[in-house]
Amino acid sequence: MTVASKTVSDVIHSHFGALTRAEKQLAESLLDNYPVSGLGSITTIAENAGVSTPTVVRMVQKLGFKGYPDFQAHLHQEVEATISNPIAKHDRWASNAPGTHILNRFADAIIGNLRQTLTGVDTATFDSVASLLSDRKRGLYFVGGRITGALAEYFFTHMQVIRPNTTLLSANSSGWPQYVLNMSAGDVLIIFDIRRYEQELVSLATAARNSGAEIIVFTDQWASPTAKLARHTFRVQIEAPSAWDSSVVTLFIVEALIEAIQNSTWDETKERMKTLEGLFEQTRLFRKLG
Amino acid sequence: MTVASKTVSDVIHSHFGALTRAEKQLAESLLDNYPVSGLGSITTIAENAGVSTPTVVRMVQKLGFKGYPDFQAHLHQEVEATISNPIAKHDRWASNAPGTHILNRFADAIIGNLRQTLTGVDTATFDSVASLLSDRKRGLYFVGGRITGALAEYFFTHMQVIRPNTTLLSANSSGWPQYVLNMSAGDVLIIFDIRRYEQELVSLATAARNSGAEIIVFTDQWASPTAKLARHTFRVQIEAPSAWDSSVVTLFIVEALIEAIQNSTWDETKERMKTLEGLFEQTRLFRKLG
DNA sequence: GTTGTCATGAAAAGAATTTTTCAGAGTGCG
DNA sequence: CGCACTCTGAAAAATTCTTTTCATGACAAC
Repeated sequence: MTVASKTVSDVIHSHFGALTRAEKQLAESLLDNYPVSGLGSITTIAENAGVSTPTVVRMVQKLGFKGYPDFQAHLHQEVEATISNPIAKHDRWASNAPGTHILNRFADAIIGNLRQTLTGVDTATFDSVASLLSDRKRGLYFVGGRITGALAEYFFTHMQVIRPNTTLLSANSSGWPQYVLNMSAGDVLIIFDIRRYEQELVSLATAARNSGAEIIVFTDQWASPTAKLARHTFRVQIEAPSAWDSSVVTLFIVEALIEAIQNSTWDETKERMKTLEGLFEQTRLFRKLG
Repeated sequence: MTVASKTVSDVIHSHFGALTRAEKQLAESLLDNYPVSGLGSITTIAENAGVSTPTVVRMVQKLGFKGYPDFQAHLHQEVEATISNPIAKHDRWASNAPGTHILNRFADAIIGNLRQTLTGVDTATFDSVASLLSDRKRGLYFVGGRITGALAEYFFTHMQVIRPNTTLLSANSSGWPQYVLNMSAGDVLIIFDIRRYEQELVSLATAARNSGAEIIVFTDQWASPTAKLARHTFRVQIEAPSAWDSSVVTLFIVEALIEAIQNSTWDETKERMKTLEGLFEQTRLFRKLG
């Protein structure tokens, strides 16, 4: 079939001479702003071209398509080909590693996760969260699940250096009520929860909200139930060629946030880091003396 | 109207938490290969997502559109905008955010780190480490510094599920000698140490080696002093557009190792995971009864 | 002037799509 | 365990789209 390899645009051009007045008018309209102009219904494009719908049907059949739906299907394929990323395949990573080695398969997956996650993250959300966590009047509370606890700890460790008034909730949920007791309105609870979601976190989030705390959730593409209670949610792609989920992209977001927060309050942070350096030095001396 | 300025993708993301299971499934399907996946009829996209057409209608209305045709009209506009603007399609992940936004600068840096690290990592080294850590006769000890402690914990948490005989060293170095006391020849000490290197880790590594332990080090491109004592070393690129170093690529290597190890002993691991599931279930029951 | 051919669109018929209704399945909660 | 609730898709109803039919008008040939 002639249509198979050629683009719709090509087909129109090659048949242009054989078209009647109204059909030429329609063809012009289609080629103008091609291929988007052909996305609508037959009624729409007929109106846009100032012709009747039977003219459209007659023309697409004359061009070799089975009918208007067939014509449109071809157009959709072309749009897809135009849009879908030309950078589809990146060059191989480790030159000395076979393409099937776990390192390379993992790298493929992670890059894909990163790309998909970033298209999904709203920069406005990111900026809001950054400024929320920069506000030193708000207390910060970090909590994670069995696996994600390490991420919560990582985030906490950095924030503890950058600003005061930060708390890491213990892994054991039995101690959580006491933390909630101390939360004031405006405090922020940062929750890490990826599948399989932990039921206790929902209770914690509910209680925290009742205390007037804002909630920020890092979760996966399927969204933890705690996300429904959250002010802001980061949905991260976590799938890897592994029996385990990947936390790499989540850590990426965390690190970017750390930088954004630190940057917005650099003057104060600088002082704190200096002081901290001094404290480390003293500790070392204590040990030597002791 | 809220929909006016935001993209359909944004709208989906911002409503994602409020979506039900089938709707999330549909949203995923739409966002996958967005926006082309939404060009067809309601029947088509419902089939592709594996949901019913009423679900599609309900979701688009929930998103704030008047109906499916309205939803699709917005999508068409976006396709048009994407196609007629060649810069927009250049890099999809950047299209959502200005090129200078911290998220994009971070992404660039991380991809660069990943590429550089992978060209530097020998797959033979990787495989040796994986088989070393798969050996259940060897005890495993994990330790990290102030910042990298979270990475050590992350690695440990996974390995603890996969195999017995794993230990996480406390953050406090004063307890370390007792761990060394328990090490036997052939045990493996996994050290995370990136700048600024912690002096105590060298003492620990030396003592461990004297006990006949093998040492594996995760460090940065400048190499921690403990690397000299190590059997295998992973030198990871850690530079980010930040005042802090990035642990993303280190975590990447850790996760790839976890998968490699788990894979090599899958039969045994499977049993352990089943048992673990059962234990979790019991814990839940205990709580309910208690 | 008549006749035949062709192009065109109005309108009807036919075929789909979209929306609504409704009942069953599942879930949470007391 | 039972109740209330929400979610979900099958099926019907409503709507819109696509195709066909057909009448009209333009134009060329005789």
